[in-house]
Amino acid sequence: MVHQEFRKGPWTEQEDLKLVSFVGLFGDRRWDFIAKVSGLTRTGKSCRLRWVNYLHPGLKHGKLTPQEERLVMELHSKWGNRWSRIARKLPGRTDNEIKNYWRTHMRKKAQEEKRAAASPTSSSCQSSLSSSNNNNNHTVNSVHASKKAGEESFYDTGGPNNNENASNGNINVGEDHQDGEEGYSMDDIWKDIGMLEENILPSTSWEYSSEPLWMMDEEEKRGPPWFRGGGEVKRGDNGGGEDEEQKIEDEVNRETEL
DNA sequence: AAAGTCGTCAACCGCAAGTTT
DNA sequence: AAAACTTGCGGTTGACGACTT
Repeated sequence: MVHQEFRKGPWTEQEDLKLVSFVGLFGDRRWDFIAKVSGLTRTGKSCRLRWVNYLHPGLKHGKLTPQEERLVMELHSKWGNRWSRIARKLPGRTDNEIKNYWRTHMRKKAQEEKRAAASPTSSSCQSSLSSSNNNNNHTVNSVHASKKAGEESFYDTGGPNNNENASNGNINVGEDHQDGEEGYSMDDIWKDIGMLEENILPSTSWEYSSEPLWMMDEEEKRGPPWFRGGGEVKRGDNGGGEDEEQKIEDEVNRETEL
């Protein structure tokens, strides 16, 4: 009955940390539950997305390599906009990433074609394959590539660490960001998590699938995913009654305070 | 130096599918 | 068999930095 207000917009480092540690605890399923017990005022959906697209270990960040680009072309011509399917064939890449890439790519291509049509002197027989070459040039040379793929920008979700160059401070959606906290790299985060896990992870070995997401093809065949990782939590039954949930929550609260 | 435009990426939304009860 | 719930997918949007004029 209590209508909870959910936060939207860019994630802060603190939220990321929290999410990562709770996924470490409970696995990368049951997102509503995780959202709830973690105290994140985010929807489960939002948590899942953040995890899948950004926090999952093994994700590659940065520009697609020429090989990957070619593969995307190929697979897209085969499967169309089945982004998640395509993504599974590209280790470390997410559907969102590929989707974004494709969109950019297509827009660029459309513009080029428009231009080509406008100026008939240029040959218009650019196949999609040859345009992939174009595109390689574009992406490889892209100034953005060096910047975005750079380690320091790896974490630039608009969080506090970017406040400096964000001339207008309105990115700062989070009221709870650490003031004066310097940019937190993912390395730092994972280090922290590692320490956290060493201390608080119960032996229940909840595994967030440290296997990359693109392994899901195989996982899918293995039956209901929430049986993976040794936990015997069933969907819809959050691992026990509310008592247990409360217990877990309490415990977690205690641990994360450390 | 300032303003405008472009490119990229993260995140949200709505819907569909799968699973459990 | 059906309702309820969770997860996953694809489309879309908004914000921000880089580049251009």
